[in-house]
Amino acid sequence: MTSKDKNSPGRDHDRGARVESVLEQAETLCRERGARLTPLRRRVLEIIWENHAPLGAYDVLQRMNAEGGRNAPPTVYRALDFLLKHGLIHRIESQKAFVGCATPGNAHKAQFFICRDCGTVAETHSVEIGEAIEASATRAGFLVETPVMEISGRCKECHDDE
Amino acid sequence: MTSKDKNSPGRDHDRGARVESVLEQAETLCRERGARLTPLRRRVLEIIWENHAPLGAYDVLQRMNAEGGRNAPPTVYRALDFLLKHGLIHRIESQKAFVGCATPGNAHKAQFFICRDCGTVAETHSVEIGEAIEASATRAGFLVETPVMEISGRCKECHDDE
DNA sequence: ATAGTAATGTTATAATATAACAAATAAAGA
DNA sequence: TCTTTATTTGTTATATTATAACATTACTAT
Repeated sequence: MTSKDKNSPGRDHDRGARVESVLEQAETLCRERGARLTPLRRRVLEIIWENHAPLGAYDVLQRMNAEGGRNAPPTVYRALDFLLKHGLIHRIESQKAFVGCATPGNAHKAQFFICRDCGTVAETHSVEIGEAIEASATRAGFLVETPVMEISGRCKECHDDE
Repeated sequence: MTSKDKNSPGRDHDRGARVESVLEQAETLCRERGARLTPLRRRVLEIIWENHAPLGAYDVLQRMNAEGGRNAPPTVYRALDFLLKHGLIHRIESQKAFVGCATPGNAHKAQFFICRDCGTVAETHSVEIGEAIEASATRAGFLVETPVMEISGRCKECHDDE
């Protein structure tokens, strides 16, 4: 390792502020849609965004109950379902974990670049990838609905760190 | 529905023969590598190929024990691990299930087109998709290792069936 | 033959996820 | 406002997926 620890605040100094802005955006989005971002759901979204890497449902649960709560799994899963339905979070299938959506409100087909070292996920919306998938699909007469694109590897920082 | 039921033999009349050929290929491949395709592992591979759609680990277990076996989960998971390691099967992350590899022996980055209706999985190896991902990754300084590409939607047959 | 390695058997349990129903709370109409 | 209805949350139990740990068996190579 060179100068900074992986996962250190140095790599994401303004998380607090960013989380606040994300939550406000979520509030607005839900208000517009007549969806209720209740304190519970809001807290789950906050917990997910507070972490630099995807969080499992039971990790979320632990964090909720760390503050003295007595929540059970269904409570968390229901909140996660709500957030998924409204595109505020994504589920990373290959990790059984959840991550905040970088561009909520846009129905989009995203790719996730997941660093196997520091765990950080970068969300992209490459037209090129989308088109390549569509081309492949069309050739086979396949109708694309829900692409899961999760590219595991090493991010710039962790790769450079060698 | 028009003429044939989904999942009917009509759509895959020669599965028996195909499975046989796949198993022979697997035998050869393992022999070349000095890996042991034991009866148990061979049987798991066979069970997976016998099904038209991906099978969960416990589905495999059930089929093994249907014949009077008394196998426990670790037995199946170990066989699955072996088959994964040698590229004879793939794990479909979005379904927690396993499917036979269409081109065993080739270290390859594959895409899976999964029909949400009949469950059938088509494996492709699109250079175009691969390059699009590499391009995206390179732009971000990301080093691709293990892409998970699972495109859910509807296959030609099921889409036509409407 | 036998020592070493690999594979399988066995029991228990961890980790992830959902079903089902009860209670509380918010929203919408009288 | 009151009250009815729908939504959300609480709670208990359980389903589903996956692995740890250690014993036993069966191969492999001397």
